[in-house]
Amino acid sequence: MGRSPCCEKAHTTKGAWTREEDDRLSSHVRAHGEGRWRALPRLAGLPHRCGKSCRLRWVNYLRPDLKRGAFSRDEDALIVALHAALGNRWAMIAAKLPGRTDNEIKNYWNTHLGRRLKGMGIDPVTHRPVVAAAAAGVWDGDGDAAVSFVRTQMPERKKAPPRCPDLNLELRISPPWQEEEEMPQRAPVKRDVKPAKREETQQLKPLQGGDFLGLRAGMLDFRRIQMK
DNA sequence: AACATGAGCAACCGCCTCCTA
DNA sequence: TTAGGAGGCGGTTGCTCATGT
Repeated sequence: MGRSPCCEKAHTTKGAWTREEDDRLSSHVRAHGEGRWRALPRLAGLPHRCGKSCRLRWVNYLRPDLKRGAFSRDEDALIVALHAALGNRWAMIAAKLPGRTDNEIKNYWNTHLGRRLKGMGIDPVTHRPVVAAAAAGVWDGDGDAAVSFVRTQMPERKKAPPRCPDLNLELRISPPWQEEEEMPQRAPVKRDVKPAKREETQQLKPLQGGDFLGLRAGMLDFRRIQMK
């Protein structure tokens, strides 16, 4: 089936949004609600913006219920658990984190959590220890009740191929002699003021498996996962 | 001070799915 | 039943800025 282009590319503006564009988009959506994105640019007085671009801007940045700022440890743990169960289905993961967007979570995963798991010797794709540990028998491959719970409660994507058939969230694989450290709270992210990158990086020193997931502190409580 | 490098994130691209006529 | 439109989603890109040399 032929696909018509979303927008007339030659006449669309790309790149960063201006304050004025944001204001127009916000007031339009507030007045008329979400939806009809293709018609929105014309109706909202943004004739040079693509409808998809407007939707993305609203969903990822302008929506009033967005929770901006650093992810909490609870959120970290939940993201990891949901990713283990659902894979890269960011929208479904985002649906379980009020105020967070799929794009935000995806970015956070790619820049923080995935790297942190790697640092712990865990493959961020399969959520399994890297080969050496698995071969050494550290990994038992048993399923995890929490993951099973999430998987059974979430609707299956129709064409999604089966992935990670033997998930396990018991990630406490770090050596027991590691010092426990209190993870410092990240400062809230302010628009226009980027956080100090190195400071951020220093905070990303690998945490212990169970601690990272919040299992030790009982933070990963799947009763709190509100199902639709 | 100037340049190089890398991290973070907003935004784009193109495919997929759903809905409707 | 099916073609086409519209919205949604995940992968990727590229810009900005902090930090290191």
